[in-house]
Amino acid sequence: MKAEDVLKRHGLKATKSRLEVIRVFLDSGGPISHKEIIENSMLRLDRVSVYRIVNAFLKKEIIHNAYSGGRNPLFELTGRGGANHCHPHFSCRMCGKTTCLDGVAFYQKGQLKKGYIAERQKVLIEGLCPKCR
Amino acid sequence: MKAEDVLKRHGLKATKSRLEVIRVFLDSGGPISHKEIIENSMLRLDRVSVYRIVNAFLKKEIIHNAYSGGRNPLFELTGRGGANHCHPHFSCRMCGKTTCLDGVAFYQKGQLKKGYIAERQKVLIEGLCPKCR
DNA sequence: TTTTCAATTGCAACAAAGTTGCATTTATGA
DNA sequence: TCATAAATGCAACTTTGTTGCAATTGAAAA
Ligand SMILES: [Mn+2]
Ligand SMILES: [Mn+2]
Ligand SMILES: [Zn+2]
Ligand SMILES: [Zn+2]
Repeated sequence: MKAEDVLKRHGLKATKSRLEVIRVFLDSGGPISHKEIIENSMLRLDRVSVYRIVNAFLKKEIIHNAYSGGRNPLFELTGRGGANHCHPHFSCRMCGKTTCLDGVAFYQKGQLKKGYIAERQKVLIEGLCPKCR
Repeated sequence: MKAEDVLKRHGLKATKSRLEVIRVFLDSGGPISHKEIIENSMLRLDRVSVYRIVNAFLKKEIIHNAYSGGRNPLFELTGRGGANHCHPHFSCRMCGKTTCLDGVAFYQKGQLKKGYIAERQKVLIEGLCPKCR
């Protein structure tokens, strides 16, 4: 499906900026930060607009927070290549790079105390990537 | 073991500020932020000093980042009540409160690509707490 | 196509979070 | 007690994120 249609289907205007942000996401090999969106964009995007675009996309679940474990949030397209919002990530403690992992780590019901409702889980494996080992 | 000895064993001076930060951690029911350390302290702690104390404790692994999923990092004592740095947490999407979960979630070796070395994992369950459901 | 108008953007100003340099204070061991 | 390295507090700064508002623009109606 075309990016323009994705936006329209969510009631968002298909602006140049938004289409470019989606292009940057599609182009990226993993979760990216606000700053990386700006740096990898061909358009000159205002910082504030990027924050607003990211927030709009989050609300519609076009993207989701990948929970990097680092100081800045990382985002990725939801549903891309089977990427739901519950897949695990790997973060290298040397180079700081975060990548997607295949498969689904499962939540164990037995661990939750009574009264709590689990809706989703975030799993992060920390360690060393092939380059840094 | 006394807090003073813990500090000295790591080669850190047992200052009033550091002992107070440890007291705040022991007093807390779960992972806490920089701001919460300051707010729950009986002493008047400078913001900068708290950042430096937290960083020193992190380096010595006296505390660790609990991977809250929220915008600010949360920290907790390492090894407290069997709390190693690999236990899962629960975060309520309504009230934002983060609590520790019992048990250990397992990392599945099969998911890691060749060349990657896993050292630890962070697991966060998101949902609703008993108060907010 | 042209007009219209709410949605979106960019800018300025602000707020919150985190860092750095340096002078002063303090814990520790001699 | 004294000397000294480590730690603290303060000021200034950077980075990250938010808000108000005027100008622009996409989309739908005329
Ligand atoms: Mn991913
Ligand atoms: Mn915990
Ligand atoms: Zn690496
Ligand atoms: Zn709650």
